[in-house]
Amino acid sequence: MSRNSFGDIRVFVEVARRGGFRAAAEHLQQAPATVSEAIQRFEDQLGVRLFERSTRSVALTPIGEQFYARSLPAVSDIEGALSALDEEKDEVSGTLRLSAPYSAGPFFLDDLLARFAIAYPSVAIEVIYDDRKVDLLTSGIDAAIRSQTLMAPDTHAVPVGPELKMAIVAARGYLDTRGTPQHPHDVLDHDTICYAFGRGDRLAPWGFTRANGAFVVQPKPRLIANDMRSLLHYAAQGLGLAYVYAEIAAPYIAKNDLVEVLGSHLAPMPRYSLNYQSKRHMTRRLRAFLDLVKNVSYSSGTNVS
Amino acid sequence: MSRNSFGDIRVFVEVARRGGFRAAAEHLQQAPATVSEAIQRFEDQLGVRLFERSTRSVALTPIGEQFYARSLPAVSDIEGALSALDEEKDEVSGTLRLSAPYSAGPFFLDDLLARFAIAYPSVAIEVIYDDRKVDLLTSGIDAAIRSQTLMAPDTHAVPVGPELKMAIVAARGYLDTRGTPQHPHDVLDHDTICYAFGRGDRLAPWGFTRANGAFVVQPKPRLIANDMRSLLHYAAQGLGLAYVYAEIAAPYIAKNDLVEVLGSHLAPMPRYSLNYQSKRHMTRRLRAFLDLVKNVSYSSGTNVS
DNA sequence: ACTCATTGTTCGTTTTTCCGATCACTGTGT
DNA sequence: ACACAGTGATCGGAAAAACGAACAATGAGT
Repeated sequence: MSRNSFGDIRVFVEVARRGGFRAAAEHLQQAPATVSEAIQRFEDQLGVRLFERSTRSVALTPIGEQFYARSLPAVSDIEGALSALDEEKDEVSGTLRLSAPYSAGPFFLDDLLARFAIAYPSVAIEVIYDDRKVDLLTSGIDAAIRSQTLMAPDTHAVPVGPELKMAIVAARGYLDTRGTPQHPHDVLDHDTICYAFGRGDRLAPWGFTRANGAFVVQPKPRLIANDMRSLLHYAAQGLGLAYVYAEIAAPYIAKNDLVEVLGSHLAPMPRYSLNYQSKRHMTRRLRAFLDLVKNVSYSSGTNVS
Repeated sequence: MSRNSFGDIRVFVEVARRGGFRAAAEHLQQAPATVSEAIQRFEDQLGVRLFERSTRSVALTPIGEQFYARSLPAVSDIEGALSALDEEKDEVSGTLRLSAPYSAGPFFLDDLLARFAIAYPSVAIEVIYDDRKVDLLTSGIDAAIRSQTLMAPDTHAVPVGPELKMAIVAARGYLDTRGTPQHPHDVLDHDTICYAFGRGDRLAPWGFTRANGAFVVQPKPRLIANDMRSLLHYAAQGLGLAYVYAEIAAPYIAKNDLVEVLGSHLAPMPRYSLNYQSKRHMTRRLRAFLDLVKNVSYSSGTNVS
């Protein structure tokens, strides 16, 4: 296929539709010479005459008639798709206002909002990082991300953010020396390697589950880092227990470089809730964001560094 | 709309379909840089991001998903139309062999065959000008144009060539001097202005009709020309009776520059018959020619010069 | 018959697109 | 942790397309 068959087909259809080169050129906002030359190149490349023409008129050949009949609906559909795109683009604009906990940003929300911003260049985004309760009715906030679903009138929630399994791992040598923890609180008696958010001012708590619910334990760490691969490295060197994403620990475990402990006691990282009011007339930007949230797939092994 | 939106849509659909720029480029037989730059220009022009991409992967944005869903069927249809065109072009080939009377060529057949040749560049055309009876079964002729329908087994006929009304006209002054002819044979007693085919070696007979059929009269002309407008000019100068197409005489009659005589006696120019055998497996080229013949409209005021 | 407005076409110049080579980045495999 | 294969992007030069101006031809109107 030549450089621009699709463009040529559009020109062809317009000439056939309007019965002349100059009328088509006007509609296409091109020079008449451009249309004439484009059709000539197209016919040469196809090895077929689509139009017969004299110095004052133009008509489709029989084969041109057939091609026109097949092309016109498709060209019309593409024109419709372009119009719909234009309408969609124009209507998704304004400012999207979100409230979210501090931890959500580096965890997944920054990436999510970057994707939304790319997809909808006409939308401005405001994120207020705040852990307090928010009243969606009066606050001017479009949606609030929290660890829990908000219980408020007309408020709906959808899960947002990745779901991650966690693991506690240690080197075999370390366990031989210090013993294997049997219960969650045992970790307090061990050297621990913890993940630190940002510049180390906030530590990730270790989440566990038991019959009557979930709870967290916050060990005093021997080592911290804001990159889970570093945590794995330290653990493999026998420096303690590390609380990390199960997915990135898996290769080490498979190689017996690390051993998982307390596996059945660990709670998966809970997904956040995106809480919003289900108004009759929801803004296009909020609806677009909800669509993105519902359909997004988080890349496996999300990097929270 | 930009210079090449349709071409860009085709590129866009291919990238989405194949999940990457390089794979799409390979299919489109373009350079990866070409695809990358085309998508960037397209997104800039639309004011919309269709893809999000990192240095190693690419995915549709939500708005890109919608646009893709709408565009893909249309792009597929256009690809199908192009394929069908290619097949049609390739299958209409070989040699079309016609037999026709001498008079048909300059009258309409030359123009008709020129249009067919333009529409189907891969078909060779052989015309044998011959007035004799032809046997379509044994002669190797695809179709025979004759004044009459051939009565032969499995032979069909369709009308071909324009249908034209004729008129005999003269200046009022001429008629005042020489009298108005009352019967067709009276024209033999008049100065006549006749149409000559080609270089004047063949004259057009004057056709009449009466109760028991049609007949022709061939006057000895005082003036001849191979352009009917010349014939009209001479008649208007009072030089005799002219036998011409009614359509081009009409303006002169309307202005009383010329007067029509023997109007009710004139036979319309009969349409020719295109005779062909209705075989089970008709060649594509013959079928294409029949399609052209059936659908062609002859330009009004056909110039037989 | 003649004039004129309008058509499609041509061609030299300008503008835009395509491409090869290279780069920066990333995910996979070891 | 590191090397490497493969990705999308960049950029200067080459190639192709678009255009303005002018031309030849034609049909309508007088």
